[in-house]
Amino acid sequence: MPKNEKQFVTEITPRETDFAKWYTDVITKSDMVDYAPIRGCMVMKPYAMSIWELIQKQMDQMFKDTGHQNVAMPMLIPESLLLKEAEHVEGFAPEVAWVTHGGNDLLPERLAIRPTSETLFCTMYAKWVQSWRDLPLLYNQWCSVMRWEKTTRPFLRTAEFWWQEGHTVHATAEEAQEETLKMLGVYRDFHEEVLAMPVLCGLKTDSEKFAGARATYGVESMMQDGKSLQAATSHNFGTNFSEPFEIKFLDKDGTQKFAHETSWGSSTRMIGGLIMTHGDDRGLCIPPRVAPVQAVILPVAQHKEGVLEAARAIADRLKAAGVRVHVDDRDTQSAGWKFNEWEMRGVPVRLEIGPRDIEARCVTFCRRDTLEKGQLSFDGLEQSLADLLVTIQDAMFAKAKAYRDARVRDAVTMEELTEGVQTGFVRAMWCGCPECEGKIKETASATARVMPFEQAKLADTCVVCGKPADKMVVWAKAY
RNA sequence: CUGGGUGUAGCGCAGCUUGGUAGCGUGCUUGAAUGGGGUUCAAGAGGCCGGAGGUUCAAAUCCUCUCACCCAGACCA
Repeated sequence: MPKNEKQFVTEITPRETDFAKWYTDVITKSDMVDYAPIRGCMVMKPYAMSIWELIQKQMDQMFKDTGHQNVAMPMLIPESLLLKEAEHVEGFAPEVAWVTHGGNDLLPERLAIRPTSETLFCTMYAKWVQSWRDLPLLYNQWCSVMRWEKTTRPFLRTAEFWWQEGHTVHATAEEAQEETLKMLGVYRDFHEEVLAMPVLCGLKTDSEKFAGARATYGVESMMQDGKSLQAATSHNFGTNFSEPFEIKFLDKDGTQKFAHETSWGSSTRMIGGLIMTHGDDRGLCIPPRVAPVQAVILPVAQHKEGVLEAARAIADRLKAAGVRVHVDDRDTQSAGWKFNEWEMRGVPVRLEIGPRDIEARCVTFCRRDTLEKGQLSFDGLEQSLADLLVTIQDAMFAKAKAYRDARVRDAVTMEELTEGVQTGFVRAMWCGCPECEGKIKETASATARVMPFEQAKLADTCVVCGKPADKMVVWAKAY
C-alpha cells in the first residue's frame, strides 16, 4: 500500500475502532454539516444540501407520478389544535417547542412549532371535504419540523430536521389501506433504486406505532454496525383523526361518514442512512443517482500546455450528456491530495486526464466503490461513463444487500437472539404480547423493528415465553 | 434524565499535579521550487485559555457555580 494509506487512517477513525466516531469524522471532514449555535441543530452545508435536493427532486417526482400534489402549511400550531387527538398529544407533547410571545406581548394561546402537521392538515381537511366527490385528497409538503430531542446526532436525530409529510383523505378504509401500502412501496423503491439501500418492509408492533395511528408500516435498513435505521414510515389512521377533527363527507348513499386518512414521511435522516450504509474508512461513498458530483475531473500536471483545455473539453461533453461533473483545477493542491479529498467526499468516479492520457486519447478512471482503475477512450466517453455510473449504482446496492443478508440470523432462543443483535438483525417468533416485547428490550436492548410481509414459520412458540406464536418479527438495536 | 469525558489559534492537541504575562502540529497568507496517490524550503498573520464569581501581589493552572459539546445507557415519532 502507498504510504498515504497510513496517513489517511489518522484522519478518519476506522469503522472497526469506533463507528460513532467514524460517522462524525466523515460528515464533518467531508464538509457536509456544521453544528449550529442552537442546541441540537445542524447546518446543512452545500454538499449535504445538494444531496438533499437530489433526493427531493427524485422522490417528489415519484409522489407526482402517484397522483400527489404539494402544499405548504404554517409552521405554528395553536395548542388547542394539538390537543384534539389524545394519543397524538401524549406522544409529542414532551418534545414540542413553544412560541409564547408575539413581539413583547404574551400570546393568549401558546403556539407549537410543528413537530408534525397532522393537526393542521386535519383542520383544513375538515373545511375542504364535504362530498364523496371531494375525495381522495392526496397532499404532501416539504418542510422542516422541530422536536426538542434530548440527545441529537447530525442527520439521525436533530431538533430541527427537513422532511416531507404526505397526508391523504379517502372515502373508504380499503382505499386508505391501499394508499398506506402504496406509499410504503414508493419508499422501498426509492431506497433501493435511488439510495442503493436494501430495506425490510412490514408492519410495526403497537409499541412502535405512530402516536394516533391505527397501523404503522416502516422500511428498515441495516447500518454497517449492524444497527437498524427506520428510514421511512407510512401510517393508516383509519378515522382516528377524522373523528375528533370532524372530517365528514356525504357519501353516495346519502349518509354522513367519517373519512379515512393516511400519513407518510421521510427525512434528512436518509442522508445519515446512506452514509452509514455505503461509507468506508476513506470516507463517504455516494450512490451516483444522488451524488452532487458524479464524476470529478482531475487535470494532472495541469501546468503543462493543453491539459486544462483537454479537461474542460471533456467536462463540457459530459455536462452536455447530463452528467454532473466538476473540474478540480485548483493549482494550490497536489494531485495526490485531491485524490484523497474527493474519495473522502464520496464522488463515484474520478477521471484523471494528463499528458499521457491526452496522447493515448483516453482518460484514466477510478471507481470510488471498488477503487478499481482503468481507461476510457475519448470516443464514446459519454456512453461509457453513463454505463459505468449505472454499474456502480447497481454494485453498491448488491454490496449493501450482501452485507445485510449475511447479518440476518434466525433465533429460537433468547440466547441466540441476544447474541444475534450484537452484530445485526434477528428473525424470531413472537406471541404478540407487549410483555415479551418489553423483555427483549430489557435483556437484549433490541426492539421489534418490523413484522415483514414475507413471513416464515421459524418455530411454533414465542422466543420469550414459549407460548404459541404466529408472528415473525425482525429484532435489532436501533438508531 | 443517569454515568463518564472534553472545552486553550480555523482544526487536532500540549501546558494544569507543583499559580509567575501562552506553545506544538496542521491549516491560512506571501514567495520560490515541485507536480500521475495527502510535495519541499523560507518568511508571516492568527488566542479575553467556554462563561461568571471567588482565593491570591499574581490564575489557562486552585475553589464554587454555570453553559456547551462528545460517548454509553435510559427515553423517544
